[in-house]
Amino acid sequence: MNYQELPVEEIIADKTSIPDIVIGRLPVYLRTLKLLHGHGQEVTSSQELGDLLGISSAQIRKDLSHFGEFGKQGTGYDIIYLCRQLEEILKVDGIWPVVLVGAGYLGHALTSYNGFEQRGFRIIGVFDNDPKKIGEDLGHVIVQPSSEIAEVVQKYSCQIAIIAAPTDYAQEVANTLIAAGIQSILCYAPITLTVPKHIRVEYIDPVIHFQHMTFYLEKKCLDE
Amino acid sequence: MNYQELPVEEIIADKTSIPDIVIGRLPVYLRTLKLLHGHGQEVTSSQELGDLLGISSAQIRKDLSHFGEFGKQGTGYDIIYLCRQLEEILKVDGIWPVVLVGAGYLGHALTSYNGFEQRGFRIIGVFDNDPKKIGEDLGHVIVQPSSEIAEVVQKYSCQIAIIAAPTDYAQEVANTLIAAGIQSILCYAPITLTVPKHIRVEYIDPVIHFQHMTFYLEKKCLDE
DNA sequence: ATCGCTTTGTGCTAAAATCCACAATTAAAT
DNA sequence: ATTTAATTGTGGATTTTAGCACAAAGCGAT
Repeated sequence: MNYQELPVEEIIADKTSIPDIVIGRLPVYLRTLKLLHGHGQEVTSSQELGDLLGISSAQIRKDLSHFGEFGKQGTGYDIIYLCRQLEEILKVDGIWPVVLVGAGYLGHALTSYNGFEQRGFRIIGVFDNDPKKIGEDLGHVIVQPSSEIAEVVQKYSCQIAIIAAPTDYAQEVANTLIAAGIQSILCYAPITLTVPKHIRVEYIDPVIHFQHMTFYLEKKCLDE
Repeated sequence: MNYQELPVEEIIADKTSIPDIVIGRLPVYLRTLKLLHGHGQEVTSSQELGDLLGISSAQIRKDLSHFGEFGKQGTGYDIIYLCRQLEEILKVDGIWPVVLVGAGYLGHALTSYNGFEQRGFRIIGVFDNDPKKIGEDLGHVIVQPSSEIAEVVQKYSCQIAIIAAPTDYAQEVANTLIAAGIQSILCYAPITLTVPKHIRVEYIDPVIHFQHMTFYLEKKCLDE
């Protein structure tokens, strides 16, 4: 087999052979490269990228080496070329449909955010169970009842969902999404979901970050 | 020195001797313990906790062992007692004041979120530069101009800030916050901030999670 | 009192992640 | 053409993290 002629996704023989922690850094590299590109810069180095990100240049080079040789000795990396390669590796050279469950303040914020599309994602459906919210127009989508999740997920072959529902409903929502065919969930509810092991769940909970920070702070609270 | 008589924070001889990754898991343990407590459960085990979180029981025991012996052989852990201990270790047994910069959709969602207080945090000031937003009443706080950040931070001895401002202003906002005395920043802008090394920054960017997920998905995008 | 089951805390082993350091290569300057 | 400086990709050492497995201890049943 001639690897040179295959697209990046075919070169990666075995996804599981690449550490997940490496995959997790690639989006950060991509984000930073796009920022540099936006500033008009055309070339960068592992050293510069590392300085910007607070990590070692060796780590960046080794991470990239899992996927190919993208740089040029003495010069560094062509930003546009490396962006394209990373986008292909991460499969974000297209637009992925995403469904969102929960049309509260957070759901509104997510729906209004206009930074998704340029990075590969579009919210194509918003669902809620509250009759007061159903029918509400959020710009380019209208809130639908949760009972229609399966239909929309299947219509768009959607694999990604966001849970922005109250904690008490999060597990139930996850079950519904998984039954509908969703493969990956980004969960904003402060709870660890129980899911089959082929389903990937990532979590966003600001309080987890705060509580991590306070360990290192000198204690000075209110109320005491 | 008799360690038995000292509060937890004094027992931890050297914060840097405990891996940061361990500290990062404690808030997740705490969150889960509180969930079990909410269900009326009084005792749990490292096994049960590990199953709920998808990690090994040994890891949980070893993590906790950095701080003391909180369990009882044959029985497990008293949930209330372990919660208290974790809260003390993480210093979230009081309320920390937090300032928020950015009163857009995200800022509104954060301000309206009522899950902060019971986990140790309170947004005591919201700032924005947009004259249209200044003066807006967000329930228990009113949007103030960014020029007042320093005054409020100092008045409350506030050490924690959230940046929910547009990407283009995030670095500038961070500089202002740090100059005002902020020690830890939770940044929602999709950018890596440049800060002095004694300042801790954590990031929340949903797209980073999405792009991490898509690596493992079968590619089926819109538009193609 | 003893047995059988459970669970902790931990010494040690294994695995994973990070980092050093250098040959090879490129580009620019002289 | 040669020198100098920069930068990559990577073998291998080092450091960090996770996991195994077991003695010690607690509890409940008989």
